[in-house]
Amino acid sequence: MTQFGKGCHLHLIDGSAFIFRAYHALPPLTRKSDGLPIGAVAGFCNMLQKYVEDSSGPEAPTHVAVIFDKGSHTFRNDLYDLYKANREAMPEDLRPQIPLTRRATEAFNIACKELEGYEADDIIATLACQAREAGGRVTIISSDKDLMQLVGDGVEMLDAMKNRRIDRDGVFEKFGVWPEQVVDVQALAGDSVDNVPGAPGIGIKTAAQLISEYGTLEALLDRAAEIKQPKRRETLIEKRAQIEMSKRLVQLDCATPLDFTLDDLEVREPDPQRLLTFLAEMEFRTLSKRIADALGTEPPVIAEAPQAAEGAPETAPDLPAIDPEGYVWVRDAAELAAWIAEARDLGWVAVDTETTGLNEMTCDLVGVSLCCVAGRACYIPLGHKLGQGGDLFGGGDLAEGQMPLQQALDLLKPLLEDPAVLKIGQNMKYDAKVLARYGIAVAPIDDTMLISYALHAGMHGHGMDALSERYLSHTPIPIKSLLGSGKSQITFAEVPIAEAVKYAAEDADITLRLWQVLKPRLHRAHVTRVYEGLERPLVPVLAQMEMHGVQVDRATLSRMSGAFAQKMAQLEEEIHALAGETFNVGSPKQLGEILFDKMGIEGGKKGKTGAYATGADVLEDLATEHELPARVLDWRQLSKLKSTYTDALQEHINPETGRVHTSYSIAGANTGRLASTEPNLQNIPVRSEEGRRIREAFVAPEGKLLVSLDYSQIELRILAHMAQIDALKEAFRDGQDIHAMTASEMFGVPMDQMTSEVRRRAKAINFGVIYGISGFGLARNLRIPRGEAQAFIDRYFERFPGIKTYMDDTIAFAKAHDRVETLFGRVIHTPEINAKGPQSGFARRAAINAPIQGTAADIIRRAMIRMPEAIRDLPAKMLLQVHDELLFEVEEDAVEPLIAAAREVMEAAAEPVVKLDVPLIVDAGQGRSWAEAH
DNA sequence: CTAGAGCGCTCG
DNA sequence: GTACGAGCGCTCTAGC
Repeated sequence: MTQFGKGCHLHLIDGSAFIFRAYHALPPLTRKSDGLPIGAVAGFCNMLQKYVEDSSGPEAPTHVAVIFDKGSHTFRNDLYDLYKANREAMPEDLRPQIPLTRRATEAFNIACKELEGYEADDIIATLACQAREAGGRVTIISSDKDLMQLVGDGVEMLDAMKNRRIDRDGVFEKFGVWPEQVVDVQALAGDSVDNVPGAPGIGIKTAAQLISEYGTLEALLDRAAEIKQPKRRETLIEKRAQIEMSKRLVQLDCATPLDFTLDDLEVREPDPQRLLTFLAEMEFRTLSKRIADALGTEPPVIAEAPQAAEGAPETAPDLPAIDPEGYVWVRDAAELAAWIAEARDLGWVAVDTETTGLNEMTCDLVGVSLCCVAGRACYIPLGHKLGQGGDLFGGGDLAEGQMPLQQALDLLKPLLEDPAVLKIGQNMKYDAKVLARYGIAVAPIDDTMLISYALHAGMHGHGMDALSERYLSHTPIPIKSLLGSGKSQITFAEVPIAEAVKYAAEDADITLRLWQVLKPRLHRAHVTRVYEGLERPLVPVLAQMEMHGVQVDRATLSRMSGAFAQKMAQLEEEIHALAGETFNVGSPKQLGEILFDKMGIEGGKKGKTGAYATGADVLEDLATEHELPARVLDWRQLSKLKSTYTDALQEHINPETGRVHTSYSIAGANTGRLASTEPNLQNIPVRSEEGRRIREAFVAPEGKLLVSLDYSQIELRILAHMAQIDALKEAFRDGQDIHAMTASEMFGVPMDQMTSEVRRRAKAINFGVIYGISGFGLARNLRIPRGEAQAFIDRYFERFPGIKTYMDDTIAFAKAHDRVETLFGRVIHTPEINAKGPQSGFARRAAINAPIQGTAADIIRRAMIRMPEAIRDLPAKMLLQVHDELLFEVEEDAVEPLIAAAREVMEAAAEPVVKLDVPLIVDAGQGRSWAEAH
């Protein structure tokens, strides 16, 4: 080994610049076998190979290293917290490639260096200074102008793409000043990319002119009073501190604490075996061949990976078995720090939280599990309690097995908020909400549940247990085996930590494996844009809405509940009297027996369980002849309102916030709709007068109002567009009454002579079409003979032939592909479409409905995702979504601007991806309560 | 005693 | 035997 010194030549390659250049130069290539994005890695390897080939001969380096950035926080952020605050987030498909470029560098047997908290530029500066002092030559391979300050005294830059060397004269040519003055020029001019402020109003040109005139920045600032231009003079005097700070930001650090020396960077011969193995793993066929030729060996054989059939069960290849015994119990800060470092290194980590309950708003954090590499996962217990006998830790002490909560949060927060580390979870909205209550804003995220949903909506469920069975052939430890069930159920805090480690860490391990299996499939299934544009961005939006909650007035509900109870008791007495005996009015079974057996009413029909049907439609028919069923209908309405709304809703008022916090499931409905649970706030009564009064309990706090905006006839508009029905499209463009227009067209009744009955029928048909109309269904809905209903449908198809075509085409597509799609590319699988028997009828109607309902769902999702930014400056909060309606809480004097801003977003939500042939119209209302606003 | 199916009703 | 998509409260029963 030669000591670095005179005669030595050091090459320093700016690795990050290579990566970005490679990424932007190539199309988004993916690895064939699994869809892993590898475009940047391919470009990076190409550039390295070209570098190796070009750097032989007399100018060959004796020492070389590729230098990378590491960590998002550097000493510059301590100087100025907005440093690089403008930079855009790393592209989604680039992040997983960063660690691969490190591996590529090592495969080429080139030293690969980085240092936590330092930019590559600082390491390059330090090495260049060291090499210069040792009397050697240095070539910096980069085109970054920030590095030009280092040029001179044997240090040169090389722009690898243009193959142009830059020496002192080159720098002067570019900047108009010498390298040692470059920092001063940059400090004055600032840099918008890195968000270096500089002196406002002074650009590169002026800065160079000033520096060459005064020599140095310090001289210029000291003599600023001499400047003739008044504006410039004032800026230099007033912004002196800002300019001096800018200088410290652009000045490279030549004394970074490196744990290696120049001698460690001596050029090494590549190891052909190692390099070619890596290239084969990346499945670079052309590059492998080229490099094998250059090395004088045979290229590796890369199997043509057969494209796995989409939807076929596919297990993760070559992963270690899932073994809960092998997981790690993290007990102290040092151990946790090691896991965090690994996550930082890789750029991703699977995260799972354990809590005392299922309600994110009220539960407590009990522990966190992490997993970066399949098979290696840990659990950090934080809130476990001692069990009876204090034997949770095999006789150990709680403090020895569990680190303090705040200490762990302080360590985890920077990781979980690090924009350079992807946090992977299963149903991340849950974990994000829990962590938000502990002051951690988790981002960026990936969610295996949502990936599965984007891929396979309609095909199967997306819970972790189901996904684990399906894709990993593994049954996770059932939570019940830890918590028990029923009234002897315990919380996770009471689970012995040794058991908790197995369960919790396994969840993180499984999540990571699912991510590795499912994420690459997004590209293959062409749903990356759906996932990244319609599913994932909704997580933070919904989390915010849910955490904010809606104010519900307990007293109003309580008063109504009392009134309902009184009326119900009265009705119950009447019903019992009419029946001649007491029975449970709430039991359909007992009611059926009273009506059809005891009272002998004709027409009782038994269902498959042998019980009489006593649904509202049946009772309504009977009510014309009999008193009892009429009273039961009244009783049922009150019973429903009382139990589901006035009573149950009160239980959901959060004692801390005094508000109701629903939870939206993003992957609940197959069509892309959201589903609201615990409580369901998407089915609060509105159709009946009595029911609507429930909405009087949904109120705005003092000084605020509720504002409701809803899409008018959005599904029919989408139908008009998708099925290309000119008459409907025109009617919507002209703002006509769409049902009346349909009736007029079908029955030949002029619009000005339209009766409500004719309009009602047309309306039923319009909705029927959206639901995949059938003669039977329409007949039942309109209570007309089936033949008559069929005649209406025939007439409808005749007047609007596009509808029939749309329906037939949709069915044909579904039969051919087992799926249908929305206008935005959302895929809804229809596995039963080719089945025999009655289920094919269900599947056919669902297939007709799904693109329409799903497109409407996509549109309001897009509006919701854009909404926070659009109303950012208004004192308003988005609270609820009810499929085609958004409910806001707004300060009284901001109602009009809120309506204007929200309406604009909603009406333009389809654009620019889809240009609808019909306008989207949004109606708005406002009031103290939801009853008034709707 | 508990879990789950079935019924019925609420919404878009 | 049938309108599409959801969630939830109540009753009743099967099974521990």
